[in-house]
Amino acid sequence: MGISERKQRQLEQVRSAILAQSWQIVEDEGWDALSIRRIADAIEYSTPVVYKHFESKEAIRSAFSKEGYALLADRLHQAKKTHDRPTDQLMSLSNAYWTFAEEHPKYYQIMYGLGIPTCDMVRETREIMQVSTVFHQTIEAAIKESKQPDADVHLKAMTFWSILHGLVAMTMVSPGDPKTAKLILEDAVAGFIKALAS
Amino acid sequence: MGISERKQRQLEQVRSAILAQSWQIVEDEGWDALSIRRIADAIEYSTPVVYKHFESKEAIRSAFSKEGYALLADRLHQAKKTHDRPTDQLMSLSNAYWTFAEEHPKYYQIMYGLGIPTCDMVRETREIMQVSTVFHQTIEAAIKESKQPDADVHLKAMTFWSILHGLVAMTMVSPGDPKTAKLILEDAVAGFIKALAS
DNA sequence: TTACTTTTGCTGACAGTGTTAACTTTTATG
DNA sequence: CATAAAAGTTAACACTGTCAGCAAAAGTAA
Repeated sequence: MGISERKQRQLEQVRSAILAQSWQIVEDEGWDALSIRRIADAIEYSTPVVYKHFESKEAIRSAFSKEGYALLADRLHQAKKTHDRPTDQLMSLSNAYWTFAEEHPKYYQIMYGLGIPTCDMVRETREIMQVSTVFHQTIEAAIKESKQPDADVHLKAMTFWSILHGLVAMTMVSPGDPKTAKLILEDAVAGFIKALAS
Repeated sequence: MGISERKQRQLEQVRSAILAQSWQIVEDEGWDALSIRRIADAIEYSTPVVYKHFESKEAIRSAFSKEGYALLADRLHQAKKTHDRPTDQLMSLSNAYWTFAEEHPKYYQIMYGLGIPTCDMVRETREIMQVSTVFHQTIEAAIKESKQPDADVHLKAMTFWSILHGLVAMTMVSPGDPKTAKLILEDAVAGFIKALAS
């Protein structure tokens, strides 16, 4: 009796309208400009309708955070494919990471925005894991090929990730020349890879 | 006619009361809990009085950011003194940096909080520079003693800073075991120093 | 078709927020 | 003491997240 299917579809439509309009607001005016009332205005519904789909504003932010991690994971996977040697893959990963942050700063901002209650991040864990796994696997392979195969994978993976994030975050709070920023990134990653391989 | 001096003193008193009470609120309940009305309540004045001393809420945040950078710079200077060899100093600096972030997370959060309009940071530049300078000078000395004295100081200093910040930020958004976090830091910094010295 | 039920959506409110204009009280000076 | 200046207050504007309660529409059963 396809009637409830249609309802389901309409619900989905509203939900994705919320996300679409929210994203427009964020891209145009930044995260601070995003409010439930503005979303409601944009989708031409009243405010409580938004709460039918997202239990809070934080839930909307969380949804975008998940989206961001998924997108980043995808970019990383693609970047990894372009090379076979693990050390080259690491270089490629760092490039993709940087490019992602540069192209989607709004995503990066919620993904790593400080002040997020850590418990709320549980729902995003799946997507974060996808990113984490790419790093772990590549690092693991790199370690196996290196001259010190007993190095701690988790430790090295976190170090790698931290270096990447550190640079992205630094250039976001005090943006200088993007080219020098990328130079710094390459320098840091090269140093890391060298320390890993030798 | 010490009368205007007394007034000046009273003004200063209110100003520091604002800062003191604000800090209490932040330490107790986090940055989100800080509002002009709550500050006014705490200092037992009406809200516009707060605006006599700070032109906006952002100005109060900025003041704490400056304080944070000044405190960090102090800690870094003290840490540097404990060693003579530049490479040892770098290790000491990274330790001090980490300890600062661990002991004063509320400071670190405004200092590096994302989403801050970059123009508002101009007023904090002096204090940021003090931190930046410690890094630059130590790195410069380390480079001079190294086997590649033509390395770019600015680039290496930024790399160093980014590594430190990356790790602090990562453990703040997804806090794991602090001990492993510190291990990661030491691993990363050791790698950096090695790459620099060799 | 009518009566009933469920879903859907809206209005309006509560308790907050940053910020400021206009007013009152206090204080210092001629 | 009157007057001018400084200090401090109230009350408002335009917002915010969130939700209880009500009206309207849609689906179901007789």
